[in-house]
Amino acid sequence: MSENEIQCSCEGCHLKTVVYNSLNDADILSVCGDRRECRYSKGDVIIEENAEIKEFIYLKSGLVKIFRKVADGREQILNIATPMEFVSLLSVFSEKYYKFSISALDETSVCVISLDLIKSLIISNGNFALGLMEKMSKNADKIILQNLSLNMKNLRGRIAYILLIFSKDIYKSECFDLPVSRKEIAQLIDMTTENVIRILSEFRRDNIIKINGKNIEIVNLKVLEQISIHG
Amino acid sequence: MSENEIQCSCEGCHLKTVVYNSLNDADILSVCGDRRECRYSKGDVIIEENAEIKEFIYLKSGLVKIFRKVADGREQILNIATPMEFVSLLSVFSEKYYKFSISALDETSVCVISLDLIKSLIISNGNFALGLMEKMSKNADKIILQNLSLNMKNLRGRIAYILLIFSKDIYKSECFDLPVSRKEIAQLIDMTTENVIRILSEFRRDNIIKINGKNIEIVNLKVLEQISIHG
DNA sequence: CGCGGCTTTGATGTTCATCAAGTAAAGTGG
DNA sequence: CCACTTTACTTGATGAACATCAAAGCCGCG
Repeated sequence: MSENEIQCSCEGCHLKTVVYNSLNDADILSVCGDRRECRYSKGDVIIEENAEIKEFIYLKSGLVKIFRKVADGREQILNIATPMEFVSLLSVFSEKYYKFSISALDETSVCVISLDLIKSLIISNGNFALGLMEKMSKNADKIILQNLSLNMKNLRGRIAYILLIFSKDIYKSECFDLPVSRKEIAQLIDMTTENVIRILSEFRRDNIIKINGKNIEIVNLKVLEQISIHG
Repeated sequence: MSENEIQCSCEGCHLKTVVYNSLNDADILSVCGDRRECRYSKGDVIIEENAEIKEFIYLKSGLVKIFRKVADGREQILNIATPMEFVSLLSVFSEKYYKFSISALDETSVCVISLDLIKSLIISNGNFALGLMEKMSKNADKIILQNLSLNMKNLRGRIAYILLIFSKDIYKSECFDLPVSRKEIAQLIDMTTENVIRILSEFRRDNIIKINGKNIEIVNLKVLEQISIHG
């Protein structure tokens, strides 16, 4: 777990453009004074399940997976979070300990702010509170809807769906490197590793995608979208 | 949609004991003045998908299902909400229109408060904001965890799981009347109506439960819990 | 009374997980 | 740097789990 702290000003930070818009200069200064920035490499654990929730974590850049451990060492991935997301937004205000783990899928830097400071800002600054609630609401909605959507699809539909998320939401390109292994895709969309591979191979055979190791190129977007909807 | 308004004082209301604890007398008075109480009968629609979000809704008593419509008239149920829950807590701060519908599974009464008033309370009263965020966080966590748990279970495990939720969380008794049809159970735990019935019959045959129409009695709790965990 | 929705059971076929076996890639220690 | 081990990837064969189809009884409601 390589964890290097870096000093930087909050001036150009994305944070300001998200919820921190509602903070005045004094508030920003206190956040700025309190916060640390941490960098992680692919594979590093950022948050460990069952650890005490003491801090509020914001994803500045990179990519992370949010997951939980289930029986016999297996893992269930519930979301892949992209920059500008408050990754610890799930249990953070209701629980004492994390219910999920978070680890880096890529070079990732996060901002860490003490939860007490955030709570005092919520109490003293209503607009900040409202902005944060909006974020929480969006975040939860997205995860819940994604889950519901996946549940009603067959395996081909799920693979198509997740490829489209990588393409449209995460990389905004029809050609991208998968940030996860086949096994992790399986853990994310609830199927076996073998079937992930099998169906990717099918899609390649049918000239819907090109595969080169981790690299995926979507050749026939229309068909992929059809499969995503209609299995 | 039978919707009768009733006047009542907020004095003995559950609301106070949940988040409204943090409200002072003046705030309570303004909530009290603004709010309406509505009653619904089994089957009544309380919130319609795609309707504009203008109000904040709190479930005082009864039972409701939160669901969404998918292709060819099918429905997917994402949660059954019990009293003391803010049923509109999902999209309410992030979206302009509801993404889900809510309908009564039983005689139900809800409190309706204008969203603007709630927002102004959030802004003016930090502790209220914090309390509400706690509620939102718990609510989302519960739905997400329930979904993840269901996903990894086989059909027998899912039926056992949902029976235990009815027994422990909702009715707090080992004998209860199902508030939903077999079909709705299927929509809630993602399987077919036929298999819901088949597995309930299996459980009866194995003396794990007794069935009498909608009435269920859990005879062998231990075994049901085992099935819920290990399929 | 009859119609439509809910419930139930059985038979059948499809989808998917599991098992097995092999190749490729990537990390590890001498 | 190379042998060695481990982990990721891939394909095929098999069987189990599950959805679908079909048919019939039941119940409430107009």
